[in-house]
This record gives sequence, structure tokens and C-alpha cells, in this order.
Amino acid sequence: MARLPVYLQILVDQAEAGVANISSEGLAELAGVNAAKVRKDLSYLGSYGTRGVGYEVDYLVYQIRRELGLDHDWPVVIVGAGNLGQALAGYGGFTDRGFPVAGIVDIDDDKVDTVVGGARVRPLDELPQIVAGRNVSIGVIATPPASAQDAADRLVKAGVTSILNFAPVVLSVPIGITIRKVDLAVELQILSYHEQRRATAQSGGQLHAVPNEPGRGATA
Amino acid sequence: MARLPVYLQILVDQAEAGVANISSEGLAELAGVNAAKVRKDLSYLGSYGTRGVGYEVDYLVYQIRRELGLDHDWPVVIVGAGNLGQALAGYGGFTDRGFPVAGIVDIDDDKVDTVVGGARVRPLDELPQIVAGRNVSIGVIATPPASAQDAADRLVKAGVTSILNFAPVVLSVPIGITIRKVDLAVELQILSYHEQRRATAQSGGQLHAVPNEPGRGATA
DNA sequence: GTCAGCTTGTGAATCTGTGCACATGTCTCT
DNA sequence: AGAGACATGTGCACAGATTCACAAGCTGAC
Ligand SMILES: NC(=O)c1ccc[n+]([C@@H]2O[C@H](COP(=O)([O-])OP(=O)(O)OC[C@H]3O[C@@H](n4cnc5c(N)ncnc54)[C@H](O)[C@@H]3O)[C@@H](O)[C@H]2O)c1
Ligand SMILES: NC(=O)c1ccc[n+]([C@@H]2O[C@H](COP(=O)([O-])OP(=O)(O)OC[C@H]3O[C@@H](n4cnc5c(N)ncnc54)[C@H](O)[C@@H]3O)[C@@H](O)[C@H]2O)c1
Repeated sequence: MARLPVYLQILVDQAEAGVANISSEGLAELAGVNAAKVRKDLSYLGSYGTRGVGYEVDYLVYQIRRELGLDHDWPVVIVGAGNLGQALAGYGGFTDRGFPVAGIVDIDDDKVDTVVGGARVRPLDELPQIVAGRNVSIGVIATPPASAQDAADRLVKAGVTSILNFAPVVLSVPIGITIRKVDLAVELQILSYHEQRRATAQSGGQLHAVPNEPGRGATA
Repeated sequence: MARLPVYLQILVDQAEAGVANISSEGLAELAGVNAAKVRKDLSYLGSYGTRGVGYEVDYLVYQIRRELGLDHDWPVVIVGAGNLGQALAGYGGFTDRGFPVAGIVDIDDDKVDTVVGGARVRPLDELPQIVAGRNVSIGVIATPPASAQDAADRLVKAGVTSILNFAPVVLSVPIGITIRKVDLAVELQILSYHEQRRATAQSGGQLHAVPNEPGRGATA
């Protein structure tokens, strides 16, 4: 389930705030979802709640981490050291959450050997060695749209099996490779759509509930 | 529908490549979805296809733009001029797609008056003037998690009605405000979940189809 | 020990979204 | 003009996700 990471984040926050137990109702409130949904989701992991009490926060964190495969680090490799690639590499939040940057590569010789976020930018050719050397299975594409397919091909060839793509293009990858796209312009367009509805609804329209958006993930 | 922006992007690409007409089948192929779904989605806009021929690309682009409210620009204001805020402000792709940066603000005096991506960073106090002055209705939060709720409150107070949040926290906003969260760590966790499944499945498990992920959007 | 009050876990009803299949309509070629 | 090929638009059935409602189980107080 794609909601588990959200629960996890909330639970970690709660644990830091000193909360030892939480009810499905409380967690649902914080996550902005239905309480029954929370219980169904968590029951999928097995039965770790105590009736009459709720869930032990620490243990739940441990179980969700286990389910998500976060009981060990997943090094990632970033392709493209432009605006976005540098911001990502310089962001400490990934390492904290178990995704250390194993390396960042760029095709541009001017970028190579510059240092961003404590990591030296390496030439594109070294991608296979980075992937093999640290057993990297997750790649991040932060190249211009025109180069994204090339970047994906190289990542797959190097042995990466999951890709997070920031370029606004649909990539084609072999079956078995998991790909996930984050398109910020699409996010803004969805907001503008809501703004548009707001403006159009005007006087006549009653307050309408806006349903959650369908997802964008896919496995080829 | 959250798929309209994806269609739009593909259609614009196709238009630039000189394609005048496209069938639901062709568009579905490029978008990686079912053809019937494409037709259902497009029929929601009204009936703009021609049987036996397909859809006229230019006209479809126009109609989707209209539906999404992209027939005029939506200026955005960015709160937080750190790693991410600077990358966003310096990214030309937003302006191209109808989301010019009306301003970027930061609470840190050291950041104020520095120039990123052609825009001068302005003090947090000026947020209301920026919003009012250019009729901004979309705000972007690129502050640390601890400041995100404060940023949201200020944006709402200033008159913004849609927020794109990059901080990994759940924000609470008044009813009627549309909020959308992009949490990159969550995206990576979903990938690691798939990697985990891949590893666990091993020999015994048959090839399993991975369903699309549910969405993350919400309107309070 | 037992009772009252909570909270989980889950069957059942419901709702939403997806995909198939086909009737309907358009274009082209002869 | 007519026929054949092609592609849209939509009724319908199915699958999955969501929500409700409630029985089962735990805790703490008396
Ligand atoms: N910067 C943002 O805030 C932002 C926001 C949304 C989307 N994006 C998308 O993210 C991607 C990167 O954006 P950016 O602003 O960092 O662009 P950028 O131009 O600043 O950086 C792109 C980098 O990729 C490198 N590159 C080009 N081809 C390559 C290849 N084949 N292999 C490896 N490296 C290659 C270039 O040398 C450059 O350093 C783009 O697709 C953009 O649309 C960026
Ligand atoms: N950098 C990334 O690649 C990245 C990736 C994923 C998520 N994020 C998230 O995006 C947010 C920003 O990340 P960053 O790397 O840019 O952090 P950063 O620390 O580089 O920048 C944060 C900026 O916000 C400013 N700020 C702090 N409080 C503020 C307030 N109340 N009002 C206005 N401005 C304020 C700070 O002065 C600073 O300039 C964080 O929540 C982070 O978790 C960043």
C-alpha cells in the first residue's frame, strides 16, 4: 500500500513526541483518512494492535519499516547534476530516511568533479561501477526530458531495477523494472484545475467534495 | 481527472512533432494506459473526436488546457529559498507551462536579496503584497518541516487557495483550501517496497502484477 | 471476579474505476 | 452512390477499494 509510508512518517513523529500508543482513530485523524481504512491497512501487516488500547507506536514503526524494506539502507544513484540533481544530492533528508546517495553522475565535463552535497560528480561512464560497487538498485533521473530515456536505458543496463523519474516524459523500460514519475508541472496543473473549478462553480454551485486523485505509479 | 495533464504533455509533444491527428489507441500507447480509458476520459470533456479519424491534436490540446484552467497563467509564490526553493525558482519549465514565479520569500535575512533564477528573494513579510499584487492563488512550500505549518498559515492568510507542499508533514488548512503534497522520501520508500517484494518473492513466487498506487491529493 | 468502557479485526454492503464489446458515425476508394 | 475500413462514444459487467457495523478481546476499577 502507498499509504504505509505516510503512516510511518506520522508514527515516527509521534514517537519523537513521546507518544507510546496510538489508536486507529488517532492515526486516521493525523493521516487524514478513515479509521477503518487504517485498521485494514495495518491488519495487512498482521495483527499488531491490542484491543482496547491501540497500537504500540515503536513496534508499529518497526513492522512498517520491515514491510517497506527499510530495515536496511537503499543506496541511490542520481543521473544529472543540474538544478534538481544538486538539490537532491545536497538534501540530507534522504540519507536520514535510509536512502544514501551512492553517487551522482553527469554527461557534462564541466559538471564532473564539482562537489555537491559532499559528493563528487562523476562522469556518466562510471555509472556501471557505482551501481555494481555499492549494489545500487534505485536510480533517480534528473536530466532534461530529451536525455531521460537514455538515462533510463543506462540505469537498467547497469543493473538498477527501480527508477524515480523527474523528467516530464513517459519512459519505456523492460518488464520487471519499477518506474515512478514525479512531474511537478502536473502537480501544479492539478492545482490549477481545482482553482478553475472554484472559479467556475461561482454562485450556483454548492460546496462539492473533491475526490482524491488516482495514482501515477507503474511497474512495466 | 489526474490523467489529463499527462495526456496534455504527450499531445503537446506530438503537436511539436507535426502530428495532426491521434487515435485513442495511439494516445493510450504513449500514455501507457488503456485505450477505452482514454476515450472515457476525453468524452468527459465533451465529444471532440471524429469517428473513423481520431482526435485533432491541436483542438484537444486547447480543450484540455481549457478544462485544466491553463488558458491563462497562474503565478505561484514560493516560500523557502533553500536547496529546493532555489532549484524550483531557477527552473524554466514552470514558466513555460503557465506557472511563472511571482515571487520567492524566505525568513532568513542572509537569503533575502540574493538572486535565484532571475528573481530576488524577498522577506517573508512581503508575502501578502506579492500575493495581492499579482493575484496569486497558488503557493509552494519549500521550508523545513518544522516551519511548513507556519508557511501554510501565512499563505492562507495572504489569500492563496491552493498549496503544493514539499515538506514531509501533514498540514492542516481551512476547508476549501486545496492542498497537495509531494514527498520524495515517500516515493523512494514505495520503490524500496517493490525492491523488497522482488527480493522476497524469489523462486517460489510467480510474476505478480503490481497495481497502480492510490493518490495523495486532498481538498480540506 | 466481574463489569463497563474502549478499540481492534473483519464480514458484508457499497461505491468507484476499469475494461470489454459493440452500435454508431465518418472517411475513402472505386 | 455504395461498401468497406476504421475509430469514437457508451452500456454493462467485473474487480478492487472504501466504508459501515459489529462481534471479539483487552484493560482497569471496584
Ligand atoms: N529544477 C527543478 O526544479 C525541476 C522541477 C521540475 C522538473 N524538473 C525536471 O528535472 C529535470 C532536470 O532539471 P534541472 O533543472 O536540474 O535541469 P538542468 O538542465 O539544470 O540539469 C540537467 C543536467 O543533466 C545533465 N545531462 C544531460 N544529459 C544527460 C545524460 N544523457 N546523462 C547524464 N546527464 C545528463 C546535464 O549536463 C545537466 O547537468 C528536467 O527534466 C526537468 O524538467 C526540474
Ligand atoms: N532539497 C531537496 O532535494 C528536498 C527533497 C525532498 C524534500 N525536501 C523538503 O523540502 C523542504 C526544503 O528543503 P531544502 O533542502 O530546500 O531545505 P533548506 O534548509 O535548504 O531550505 C529551507 C529554507 O526555508 C527557509 N525558512 C525556514 N523557515 C521559514 C519560514 N517560516 N518561512 C519562510 N522560509 C523559511 C530557510 O531560511 C531556508 O532558506 C524541506 O521540508 C525538505 O524536507 C527537499
